[in-house]
Amino acid sequence: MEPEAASPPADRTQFRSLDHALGVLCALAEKEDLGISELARRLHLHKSGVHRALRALSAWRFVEQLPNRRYSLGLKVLELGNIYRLRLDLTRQAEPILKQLSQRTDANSHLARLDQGEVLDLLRIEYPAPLRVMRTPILRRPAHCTALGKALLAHGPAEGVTQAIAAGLARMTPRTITQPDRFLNELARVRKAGYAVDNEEFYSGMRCIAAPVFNEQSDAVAAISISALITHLTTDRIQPFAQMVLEAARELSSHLGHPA
Amino acid sequence: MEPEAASPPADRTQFRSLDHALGVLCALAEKEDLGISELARRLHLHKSGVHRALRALSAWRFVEQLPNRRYSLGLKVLELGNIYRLRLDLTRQAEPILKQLSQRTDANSHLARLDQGEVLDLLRIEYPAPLRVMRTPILRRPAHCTALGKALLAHGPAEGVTQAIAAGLARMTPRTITQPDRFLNELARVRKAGYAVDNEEFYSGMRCIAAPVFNEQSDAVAAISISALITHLTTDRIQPFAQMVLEAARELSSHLGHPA
DNA sequence: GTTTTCGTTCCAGTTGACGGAACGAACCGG
DNA sequence: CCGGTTCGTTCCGTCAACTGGAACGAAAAC
Repeated sequence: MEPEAASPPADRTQFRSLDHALGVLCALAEKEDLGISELARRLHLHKSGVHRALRALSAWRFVEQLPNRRYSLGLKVLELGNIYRLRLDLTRQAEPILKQLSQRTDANSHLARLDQGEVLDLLRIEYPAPLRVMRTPILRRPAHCTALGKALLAHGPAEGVTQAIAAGLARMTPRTITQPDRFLNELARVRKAGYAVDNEEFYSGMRCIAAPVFNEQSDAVAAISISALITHLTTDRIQPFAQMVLEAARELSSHLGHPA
Repeated sequence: MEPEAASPPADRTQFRSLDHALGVLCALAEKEDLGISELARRLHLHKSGVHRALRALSAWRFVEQLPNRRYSLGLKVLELGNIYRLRLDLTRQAEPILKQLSQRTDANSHLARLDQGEVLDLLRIEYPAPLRVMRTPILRRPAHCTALGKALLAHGPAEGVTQAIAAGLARMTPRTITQPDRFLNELARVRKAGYAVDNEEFYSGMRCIAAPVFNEQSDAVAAISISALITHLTTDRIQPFAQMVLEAARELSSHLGHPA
């Protein structure tokens, strides 16, 4: 009962060795502190090939070898990630806005966008305490059962919605919306209200509120959300908090040049 | 007069194709919005090889192709960087401390560590305004002429110092310390004071103050600094601000388990 | 309009990656 | 304390696949 395989995005790039190496790198992103044998098992590769890839990757510091002789992501990925983040206006402008939003609502806040049909966190503010639930934080989630995903799908191109439905609205909790027609109704409601709510649809006990962020061309390039336990983000707080999320999203949109 | 070449960390990893691809990725980190021909020129490779590497890299979303047909870093590097940062206690604990330090001193603050003889920013707080001087921010700097580097070298293993001197104390400004004996004296003074000052030794008009951060085993694993224009970080403010930097560094050290 | 430079594709030669097997070291359970 | 297993690492022959030309249309520069 092994965790099995990493992520073949679209096999056969006709560049085997590079595909293998990038697969190794992504596998180390999914789980840290992995040995060569386990990596080879997950990726269906051979130990020697994985070893050679890791040797090159560690020479460039994309991975580092722990004293356990096991491997983990290296400093280079942090360096490149920081460069990407600082180059992107979106994340730079978003940081103080998210910070304030977290302070006002006493909740975690996120900036995310769609990537390959999933919601990918670009920035996350942990508040009040950086409570560490798990060792490897979840930065990528399904779109159909998260406030962020619903906000983005509702205000994005229709093909994103059809893809999400085609991919199957996987049930995550008893409250996950899994019927296509109910999902379309939900998106219509999100579009009307301007914000989306996730009522324990992804993780039981957790509630989220999200609103889309628009760029100059009025594309929904990202979304802002807050997330908290239902004991804190109670039903009577949904309305006022949603207004704060909307306000934050509007402020960021205007920074990006969104007209009015 | 081309910018010329990227960064061969230690050629001949005996994995040519992977080395080329990683070189391409790092070149895109140094400068964004590069075309295939320019990449090939910088890395002394052939267009077709660079093209193939970019095809695989973009399939995995490590790079993305701009509408200009040029290439840039992709979302995947941000995702991996965020994973690395959230896994590392150091950066998680440091963020609120840096934030407070920036607020108290009205200056930018940094968390950095040594990587391959250079200072590499792990975290940076831009304060008060995220003033954008240049498009691609400098996250990697020489150790010998920065407060962070001197703090880390002074409290780290002696071999780091000899390496720095052997690499040549390159002159960056008129105030850069370039003589080995004077540099050793400076490090001794840093060790004695507990903090390091960079008086326009890296960038004219800029002053920095840094103090080391120790882990459980009392290794100087990182350093905290503030940086500002000399018009703001005036000579009479060095003493009080240094105390605040020291306090921040001590707080982070204790969070890491450093005894007393 | 002309010329250069770009990104992309194709192809043959040969380099260098693949995938076994083998080695010593670390780790396990007894 | 000591077999037995599993680990990370190295070596090597084979042949898949990467390299590095040349060639193409398209875009940009002159």
